[in-house]
Amino acid sequence: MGSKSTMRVTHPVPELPEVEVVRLGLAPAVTGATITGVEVFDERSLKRHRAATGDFVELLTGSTIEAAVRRGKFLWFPLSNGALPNGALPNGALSNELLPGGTALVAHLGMSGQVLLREPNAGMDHLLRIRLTIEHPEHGELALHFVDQRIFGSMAVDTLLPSADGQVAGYSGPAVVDAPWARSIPSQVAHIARDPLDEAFDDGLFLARLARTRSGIKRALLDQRVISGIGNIYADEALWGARVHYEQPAGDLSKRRARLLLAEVRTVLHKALAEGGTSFDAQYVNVNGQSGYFAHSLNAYGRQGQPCARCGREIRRAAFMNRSSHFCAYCQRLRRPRPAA
DNA sequence: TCTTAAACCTGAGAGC
DNA sequence: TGCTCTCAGGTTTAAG
Repeated sequence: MGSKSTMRVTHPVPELPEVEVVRLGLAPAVTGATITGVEVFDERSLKRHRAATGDFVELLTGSTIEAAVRRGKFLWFPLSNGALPNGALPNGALSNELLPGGTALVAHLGMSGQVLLREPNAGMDHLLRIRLTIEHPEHGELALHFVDQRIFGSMAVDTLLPSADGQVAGYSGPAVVDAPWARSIPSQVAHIARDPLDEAFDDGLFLARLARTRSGIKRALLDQRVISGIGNIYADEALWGARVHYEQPAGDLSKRRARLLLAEVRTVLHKALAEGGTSFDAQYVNVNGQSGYFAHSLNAYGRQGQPCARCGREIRRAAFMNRSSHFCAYCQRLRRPRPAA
């Protein structure tokens, strides 16, 4: 079994850099486009869509996409001028534009989701779950294919709420921060913390949250209510970079080391973003079906049995939260907290 | 309130 | 060749 697991090709999941690459690829093609057709091939990909909001297909058909927005690993597309089920909205309004916060198409890629831009008459992609046909004023007709092997991802139409801090809710590019939807967030994303690349991310708030957390630091990094956008790969990479053991109680980290770790998180995410995300195979690709290159830059994740790039000792893999942690047992040692002065 | 574990889910690779 | 087993992990929910 051990040899089996080390021989196996791992499948990276979409984390912040991969989702941002998808958002960047989609934004020019979908912004200003009208949804002319919606086909749902697997209802399980609508598991986050609440029936009370209305019928998924009817809510989307005829709507115009205002932008592509991201917070952490969540993507959403604010909508206007929606065609409404039976011509009515819950509050009796005549269009989505008249709803207080409006609505948005929310997408989460889960572990294996992809959003692919296709020609309108392209054939069915393998594992295609949802297909949107859009009409863009400049680019003409296009198709968005939501492909997902394990169906941990989903799409949903959700209502927009004002962001809790009144700031711009997510990243949608530098030029559209004053749009009506900019300070609104889908209700199902509202509990997700800002990601560390977000200008409104509050370092002090994050460090204070870590200081009062008793659980291990990796568990805290993976908790999207504490900091969003980090998954198993980049948690392992940032912890390796900061020389912190994954089970180190978060509250035991010194302020200095916690700041170092946050800086390392940002470094890893920026670098991965610059390299187009992490791909080992076709499980993660951009909207054109192309792979990223960050897998070549990994220092810990997936490198069990190989020498640590820093000290030369063997990278280890350990079971952690129904997944794996990859670390250098020499560089990343569990540290006892300093006794209180 | 905080922490932890379980459930969801399925294609693909390895072993026989 | 074909069957069986194992593996990957983000999010939500329930339980402690």
